[in-house]
Amino acid sequence: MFTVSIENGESKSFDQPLMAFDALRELVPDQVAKTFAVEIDGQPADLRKMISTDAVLRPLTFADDYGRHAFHHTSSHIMAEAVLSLWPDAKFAIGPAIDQGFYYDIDLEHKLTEEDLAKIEAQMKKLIKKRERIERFVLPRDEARDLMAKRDEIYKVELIDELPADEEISFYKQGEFTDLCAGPHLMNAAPVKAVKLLSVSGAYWRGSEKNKMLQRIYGVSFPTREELDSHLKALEEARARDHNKLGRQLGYFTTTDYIGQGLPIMLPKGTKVLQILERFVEDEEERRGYMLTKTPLMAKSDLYKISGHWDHYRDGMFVIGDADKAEEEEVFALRPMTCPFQFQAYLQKTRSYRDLPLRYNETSTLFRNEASGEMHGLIRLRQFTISEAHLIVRPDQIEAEFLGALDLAIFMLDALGLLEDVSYRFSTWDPERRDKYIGEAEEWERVQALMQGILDKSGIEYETESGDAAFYGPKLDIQIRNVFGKEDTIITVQIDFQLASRFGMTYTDKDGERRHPYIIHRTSVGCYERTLALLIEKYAGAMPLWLAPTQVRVMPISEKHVDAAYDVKNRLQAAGLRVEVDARDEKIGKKIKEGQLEKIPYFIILGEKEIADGVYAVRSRTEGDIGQMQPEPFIERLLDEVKRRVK
RNA sequence: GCCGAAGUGGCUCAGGGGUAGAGCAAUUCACUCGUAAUGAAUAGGUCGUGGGUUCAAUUCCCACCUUCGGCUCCA
Repeated sequence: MFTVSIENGESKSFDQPLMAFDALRELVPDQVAKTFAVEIDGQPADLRKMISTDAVLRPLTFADDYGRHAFHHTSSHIMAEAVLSLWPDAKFAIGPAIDQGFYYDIDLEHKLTEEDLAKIEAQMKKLIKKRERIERFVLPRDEARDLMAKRDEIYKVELIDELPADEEISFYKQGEFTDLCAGPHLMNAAPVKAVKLLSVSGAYWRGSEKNKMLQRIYGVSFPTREELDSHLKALEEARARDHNKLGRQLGYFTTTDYIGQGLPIMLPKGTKVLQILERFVEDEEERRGYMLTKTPLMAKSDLYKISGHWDHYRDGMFVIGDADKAEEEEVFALRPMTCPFQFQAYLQKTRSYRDLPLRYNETSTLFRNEASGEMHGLIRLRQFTISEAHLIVRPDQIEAEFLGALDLAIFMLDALGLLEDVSYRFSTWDPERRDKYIGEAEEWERVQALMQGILDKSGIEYETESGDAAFYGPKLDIQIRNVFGKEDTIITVQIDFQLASRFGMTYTDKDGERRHPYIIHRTSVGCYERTLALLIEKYAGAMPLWLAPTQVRVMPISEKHVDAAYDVKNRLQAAGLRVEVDARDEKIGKKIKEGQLEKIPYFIILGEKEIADGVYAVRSRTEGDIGQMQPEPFIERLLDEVKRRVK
């Protein structure tokens, strides 16, 4: 005899073990249709989980991560079943639920097209209508292997072979389709009322470019048609904010076939925003004790050999000349990072422990030879400029300086309005891939433990990602999602315990001993181009006043008012505002329409009345016509808005 | 680099084996205008580049370049 209860609700006693699902049917019959998984004593579980002792249950719905996960996972299986029924030679690799939906990687002779997606969707609908029960069963390893081998599911066999010995090997079966799968799943697919397959693309088996490329189908699914429609609408709206479209439309940047991939031409508007950002960053860093350097954009291979870039990063570098001849003759390479250059500044004289910490910053243009399929708008480039710095510190200063760098990063994100969109990732090394890193294992472990201690102290919530460290040390990466939900690093703070000794960087300690300093590599807004892209998407092109390339546009009503318009421009410009005049021979309605589309924050409409009274008719891009204002209060208002960096 | 899609005037897009079309933008003229598009006229394209097939290619085929969605990689 045991008692099963619902969190804050009914309870009931049972004397036979039963599935969580059956217990829920007894306890909350009206909710089971919307229950996709369950939490048992706080542990998320499949609805088929057997209960045989006292337990507290919480039904999980589409609103819960785990419930949604089960829902998407089942959607993925239904898609696989549909593909198998249409193309019986299909072999299945992995098909997980993801944040926004699900995908399945499939090995299939037939090349899937957009039209095929509609066909698969239609087939899925048919399969869902059957309301077939999804059965879970467990097999011993050899039987599991046989079952998949018999069906020629070579990828599943490989997966089984690599499962840990103590792992339970479970399958889920619906209709003719049986899949190796850890679950969770719905009891049947009926709740999957709305499905949309979004795209088909290539994906390497196990994510390695050495393996075969499979076809990946991405899809989304929802319990109701309405939710799907609003999701698709949101996607549509996201597309309209895409910096790569909007940024070009608004004249921030462009590209040309003649220059090459990943090499954008920043137009005056984009350049203005970059300049504002750079000045803002440099000024703030100066306030925080940084010293600006300006170092060369290229160097002989000798430098990179010391730093380790030649051995660990050469594929990512643009080498000028024949890299293979670097032993006999001078070979140059464009810099992919600034570190070794700023180290040369440090090495220029003998340093005392009293000199540390030294904080070198640089608005630093870098070159990285990204693979040709990698470039994307202003997010991934071959030439870009970052707010880079290297803090040369004593061991006793690491914590304070690391936290200082983090504080600066958070200050910048907050100023730009991006703070709420980021997450933190502690990127550690992968001890299995020693060749990717320099240095000794125990040093890595020691420094990582040190960094983890600092992170825990900092109060930020972070996730740990193994294998993402730099070749010289662990990193804190501040991640941000773009308008399509794709994650990129915006800021990074790294602890380097390797390069100082490689470069012979030392300081004389109190006791007269020469010691190697630690180096903190960090950015404060990260890459400027990427930051611009994220700002365009965040604000849908309508930059906050302090960042707007043009802050005010003066619009004379007719030709007669043009001279007065230029007088207004001069006055505002003298006050420090960025102003332009729309002197075209057009109607005011047209000037306003175009100004609004260009997302200019303020307009001054200037006609007879305003000129006679010496006032401005002010229009804001958000509030519309806000009436007449005296020049002084108007200027005050804008300068205050700039000063406070109103978002 | 790999898988897939695409490239037609400055921009957005239509067309399609027989010498290319719209809207916006540009230029000129008229209007001198009051809070999201005034009207008319003119000009502008070796249909991404290079090969091939064909009597004929912007259209079909191949290669390359560029862009987009993914994979791998990363700021």
